Amino acid sequence: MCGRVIQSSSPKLLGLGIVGGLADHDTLRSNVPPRFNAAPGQDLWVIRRHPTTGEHSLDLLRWGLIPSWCKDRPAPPPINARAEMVAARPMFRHAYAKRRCIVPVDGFFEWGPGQGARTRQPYAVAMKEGTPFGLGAIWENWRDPASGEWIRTFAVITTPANGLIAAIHERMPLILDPSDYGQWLGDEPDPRDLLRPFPVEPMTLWPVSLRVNSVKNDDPHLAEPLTSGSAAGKGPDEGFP
DNA sequence: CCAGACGTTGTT
DNA sequence: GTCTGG
DNA sequence: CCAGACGTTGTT
DNA sequence: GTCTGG
Repeated sequence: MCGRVIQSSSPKLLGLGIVGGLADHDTLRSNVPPRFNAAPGQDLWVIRRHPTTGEHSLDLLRWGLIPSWCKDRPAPPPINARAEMVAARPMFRHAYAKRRCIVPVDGFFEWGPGQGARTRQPYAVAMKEGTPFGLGAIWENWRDPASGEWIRTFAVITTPANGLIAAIHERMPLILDPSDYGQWLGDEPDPRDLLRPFPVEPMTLWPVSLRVNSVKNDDPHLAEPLTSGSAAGKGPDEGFP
């Protein structure tokens, strides 16, 4: 599954590096700090395509999907939607048909078994080259009856784990091939060809400190292995550029 | 018909 | 155990 | 996803 | 909104 992500690159790189043709509006310059350990319930950068103009936009949406028909805020809202079911479930299918989006990330975290019987060990997952990549997601617009405020939310689609991640976990987020970004954001109502695990070869994974367990500790050290050369001397990071 | 759920994950 | 907050 | 709280009363 | 269970 996917319950924590890294968005440490600049919004401009996250947007333009992932998909071209972004609308050059204020969100690209807004002063949002990098996120090294972003959690559900928080506002993250999401790329969407305007249905009529075709312009791409990069905006902050809240992680945790609230369907528009919800009377009250669900607790907790779904943060993931299974690729095998997203086109069929009443809760997801309209968003899947009409409101697909991309979450641009530098990496994400998965938890595997730890040393103790009931312990878990976090791992960071990223591209070997350290480049940002895009997660397939769906989004919704919801009006909070308490405040009258419109809230935009999203959920990350999950697939079975590929060979790399299967060693620690059964599921992984849907990672889109860059050549498929256009189709994913486009008008094709059911791009189910894209709902498959990403190939192992460009990816890498390494155990990280338990510091990652605390979302308050959203510190740059967690991203150091993503920067070329900085993994030296970090022990289990051997093999990472 | 109305009422109530609508999701995923991990763990036991 | 279960819910909330990040 | 994990971490941390989980409560009431009366008084300012 | 739409589906399921009673």
